[in-house]
Amino acid sequence: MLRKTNTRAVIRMRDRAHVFAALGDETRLALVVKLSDGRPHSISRLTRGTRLTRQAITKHLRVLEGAGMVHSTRQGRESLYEFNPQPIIGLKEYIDLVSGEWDRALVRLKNLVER
Amino acid sequence: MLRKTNTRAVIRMRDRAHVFAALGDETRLALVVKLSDGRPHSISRLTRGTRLTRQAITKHLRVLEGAGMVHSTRQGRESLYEFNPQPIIGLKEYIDLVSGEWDRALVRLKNLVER
DNA sequence: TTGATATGCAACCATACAGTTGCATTTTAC
DNA sequence: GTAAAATGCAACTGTATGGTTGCATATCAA
Repeated sequence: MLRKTNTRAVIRMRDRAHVFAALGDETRLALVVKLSDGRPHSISRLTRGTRLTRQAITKHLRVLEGAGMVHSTRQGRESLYEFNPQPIIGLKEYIDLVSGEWDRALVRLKNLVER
Repeated sequence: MLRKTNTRAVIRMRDRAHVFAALGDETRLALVVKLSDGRPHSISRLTRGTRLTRQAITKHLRVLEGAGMVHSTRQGRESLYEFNPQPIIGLKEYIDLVSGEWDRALVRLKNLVER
């Protein structure tokens, strides 16, 4: 029973690390912002405005997909990627755990510093 | 002026990617949890209970330090690492931006699914 | 002062990652 | 039916990353 809980916690940790890692890249951060309008975007559309190759963007999208943050469906000749915020929202749990009591202290500090 | 704002946003993006990337590793996630008690820990202390080398842990700590999440000071023969939650808290901003309106929808969904 | 403890530095290795290029395949629209 | 558009697959490159080992150095305590 202790073992079970432990295992589950480890698994959750691994998933979290996976999601954090997927967000650990500027290009992907930008992609997520674009996708966060909730509408499906094709690869070429997501490539436009970037100075990267379509292939590079494709790879990034697959990383995001591997972390469960987007989901793709083929529609005719194009691949549509759609945003799934659940994994990101799941990170809040960790952040809260870790920032914990510091939160309030920091707010006070912020108020103090920012005039 | 548009340029200035833009540049600042990009810089912030880079920093965020940096912090996210630093959290994109199970070992470092665990280290941050340990350090989040707010007290300084030596390297060997942080290595205890791990199956990694002290050197590996040292490297991870330096990654965290590079992202501004910890800060080290030499105290006698040991290096003490202390937690700084600010960068992590800064991530909330991005998460909120990106999860945005989904939040409420998700809460409803959660209530629906979880009995 | 001498051994144990705590750390730092450097070299090395294997693998993962970001990105590109080239070519093939499928759709669409005219 | 043919050209343009959208994608997929594979191979290749350079660099970063996670980890180890070996050795040197500093500090503490008896």
